[in-house]
Amino acid sequence: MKSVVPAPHRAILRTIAAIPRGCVACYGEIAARAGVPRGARLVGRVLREADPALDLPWQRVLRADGRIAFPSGSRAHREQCRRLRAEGVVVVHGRVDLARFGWQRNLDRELWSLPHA
DNA sequence: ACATTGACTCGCG
DNA sequence: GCGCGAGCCAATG
Repeated sequence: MKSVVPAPHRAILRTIAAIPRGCVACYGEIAARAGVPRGARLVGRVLREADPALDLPWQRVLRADGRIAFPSGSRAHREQCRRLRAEGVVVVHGRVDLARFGWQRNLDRELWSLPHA
């Protein structure tokens, strides 16, 4: 029987699992790398429904501006901060400097703004 | 088939 | 910095 899990979903899980320790990646970046252009929201959905037993490095996934996706003050926000710092990532006011800790830093821009001026 | 909802992103004010 | 609107796409009701 064929897998009940769609291919893009699996590709996204693999990509997240591949983010190096001490690095972070934004949702759109992960989607692009997984072969799902404009799939940022899908990445969020996949993470939310992912089986905790997979031990995904979910803390390494941030918004495009380097901020943690969860509302500051929330339980999840604090937990993500804690996990990131535990692996050496500097978090200031719920934010990470992508220029320093970003995984793919630039690929993003090429894929999202096509008209390209 | 239509409307709403999100761990999203971008541009503008 | 913050809020809004628009575009985006799969899941849900």
